[in-house]
Amino acid sequence: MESNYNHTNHEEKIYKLWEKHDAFNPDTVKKLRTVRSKSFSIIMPPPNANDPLHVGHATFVSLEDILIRYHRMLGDDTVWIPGTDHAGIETQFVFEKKLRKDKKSRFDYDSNSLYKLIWEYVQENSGIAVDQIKKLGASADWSRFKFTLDPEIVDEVLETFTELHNDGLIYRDVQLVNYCTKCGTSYSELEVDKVDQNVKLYYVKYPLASDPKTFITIATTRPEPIFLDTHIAVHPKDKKTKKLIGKKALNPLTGAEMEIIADEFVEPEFGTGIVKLTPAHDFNDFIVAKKHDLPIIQGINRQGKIMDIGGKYAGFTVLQAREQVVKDLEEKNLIEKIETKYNTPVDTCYRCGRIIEPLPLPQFFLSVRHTKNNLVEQALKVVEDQKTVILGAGYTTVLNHWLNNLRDWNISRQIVWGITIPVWYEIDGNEDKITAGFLSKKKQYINGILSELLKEHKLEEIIDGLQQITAEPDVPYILSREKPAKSASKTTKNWIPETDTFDTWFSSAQWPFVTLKTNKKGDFKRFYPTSVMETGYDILPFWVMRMMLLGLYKAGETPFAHVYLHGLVRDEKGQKMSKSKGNSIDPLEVTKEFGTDALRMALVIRSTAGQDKSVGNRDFKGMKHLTNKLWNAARFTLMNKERLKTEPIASGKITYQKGQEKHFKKQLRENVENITLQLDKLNIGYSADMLYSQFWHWFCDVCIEDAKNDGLSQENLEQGMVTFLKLFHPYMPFVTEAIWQEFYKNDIVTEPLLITSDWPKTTDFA
RNA sequence: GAACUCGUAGCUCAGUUGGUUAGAGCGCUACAUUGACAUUGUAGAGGCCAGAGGUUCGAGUCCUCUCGAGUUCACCA
Repeated sequence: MESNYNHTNHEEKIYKLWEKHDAFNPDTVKKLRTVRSKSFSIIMPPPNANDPLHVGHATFVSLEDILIRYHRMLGDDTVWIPGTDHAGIETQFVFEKKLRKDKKSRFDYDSNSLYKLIWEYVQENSGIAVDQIKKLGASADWSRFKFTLDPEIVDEVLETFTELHNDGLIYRDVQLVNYCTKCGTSYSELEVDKVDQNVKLYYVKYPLASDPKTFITIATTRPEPIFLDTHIAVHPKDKKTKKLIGKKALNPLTGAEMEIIADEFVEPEFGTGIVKLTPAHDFNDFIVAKKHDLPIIQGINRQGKIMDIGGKYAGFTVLQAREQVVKDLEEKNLIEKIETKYNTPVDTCYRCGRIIEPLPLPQFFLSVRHTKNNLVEQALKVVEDQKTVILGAGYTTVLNHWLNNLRDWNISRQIVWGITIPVWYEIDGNEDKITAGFLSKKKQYINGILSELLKEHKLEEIIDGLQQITAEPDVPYILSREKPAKSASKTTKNWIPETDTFDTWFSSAQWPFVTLKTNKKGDFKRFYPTSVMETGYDILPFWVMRMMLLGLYKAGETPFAHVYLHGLVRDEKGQKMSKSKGNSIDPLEVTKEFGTDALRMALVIRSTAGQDKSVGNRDFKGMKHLTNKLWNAARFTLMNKERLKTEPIASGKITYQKGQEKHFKKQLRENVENITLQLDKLNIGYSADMLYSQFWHWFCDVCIEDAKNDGLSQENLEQGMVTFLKLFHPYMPFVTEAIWQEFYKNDIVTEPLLITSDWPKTTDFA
């Protein structure tokens, strides 16, 4: 053995050795060692297919690989299923950026062509993530690899959609949705960031209809859609405004009469205690409008511009319109005052930072509290009954909070990169209720109501060049992936397909069961529910919670017994890593310089679930020293063996005693017990810490020193070293396996591979 | 406004159901060393475990409050 461990000489070779033996595949492992029927399974959180890895990926790979390797060695039927995610909005966003560089936009393509382009783009990069995960030592079963857009996965996802729809849990309705006019899609509540901003609060005077010289004043941050407003609200019990209820005021822009109604949502203390209602563009107003059956009139379109209904303001952007409206009101002397330092959280797009425009859109929603199948209730129960245990400081409470406040999930996205919602709308008789945008044969973008479009264009031409359609909620549709057969309906012969795709999370939420169902026969029964879901705490509501909802729906059982939430990786000073700060760590650079084992151990040692962890070069360096320490302890074991051949124990110098052996074995056993216990409890960081100090400060500093003076027998030395190799293997797989191969050559061990060897048992130290 | 988390050595963090002199890595000081390893060893300095109460035979660990830091959710026209 070389006197120092050089990771570059070993890592690739060792990974190939494991792959040669197919040691990651549970079906092969059964042939390599004894395996019990008890299973252990982890579904890998699929990284974006086209993204290079960051240090967060290295964290999850390390933690999950530790558990997987440990359980494989225990003899559990162990599988780790890898995959990648198409990451709808993220990927399309990146791709559109690329298009812009070429001076193009998504509107230059019909949906199908754009989808194909993105597909090719993702294919180009799809190998990167996988290669990098392998470099990190992941012992995942690559023969079971899945991509979220694999045909068999898509089949399953669509099947779930159909079932949900048939059970009434999916419905189509016009709701106010969070719409980003720049990204051109709606979002769920989770994709919206609240950002504190200083905005202006305008106090607008409304004349009373009965006495136009008397005014009531209403405070608003959004004067621009006033022309749409038909109603005003006050709190029913507010003494100041009670007398207004039932009276009428005049719209300061249009002069139309507006009824004043009462609703408890009004906060008497805020502003003047009087609110104008703009149901089509404000979430609260929308709810109130539904309750009181008020008209919901849209005045802002998906481009963020005022629609024709806005008369003189038509075509203005929201901000332009605001300016103009305020100017007009000022001219009429209807602005009482403008408060300029009003600080309020504004909804912004998590992706581009634009202000979110609430728009009424017909969308598909998943009912999370359906009377016949209340998914939220089931999820809460699973947590309460500890069928799913959340590890990570306080996150059980957080999850419960999310569940208790969850709204129906908007699963429609107006983007191309994803799974198209399998719906076709009936055309005949509904031509006026469907709008479509498409690229004509002459590659011109044409947009309008279908009845008009069909006068100039054939339906085939429209469908061929289709970019987006919107059908009113009462347009009948059927679920179908392909164009429905003519016999599918009595009322129509012509169909037009939905262009919206599913929220990426809708397919990710099904990941545990779709990966198992579409893999080898019996996998679902064998590995579901999975043992541990390991992921970052930041995607608890996005992913973990939703996997529980759909897992419970589809499989009737929680998808995972434990959720291990890891924290963020921070830099040496404990600061968040970011590209702009330039303090982010490229895991592959670390791997090159210090070795994969060092990276893994540094990320894991003394980490705690749910708690952020700060790492830097000082940690990588320290852990690189550990790999060398292991290597050299092993080297000593071999050299000592040689020494004893020429320098027999019978030299008379022996201080070795029976009592010492007993003590040694007892300590070794205790180490095994402690580390095993901590691993079983998923205290991974603590177990790593214990292992480190026991190995370095007990085994190396005490036992090896004893062995030098013949105070410890070679037999015990070897047993100790072999035991520590096994204990270390999940954490630092490369150096331990490399040493194991040396030991195998030198007849210290008999099993050819460490990865499939037996975890130490208490009975080994009798 | 609410919830959650954290406050332990110079820095970054562990501390398993409360149990003897509180630990690690990095840093620091002194010394050692040609035979596993300088990617080392030995010894050492450095902590009223944020503060105040309480429970207990016993509290870094459990409870209450205060102060400080962070994260998230909700804040409404």
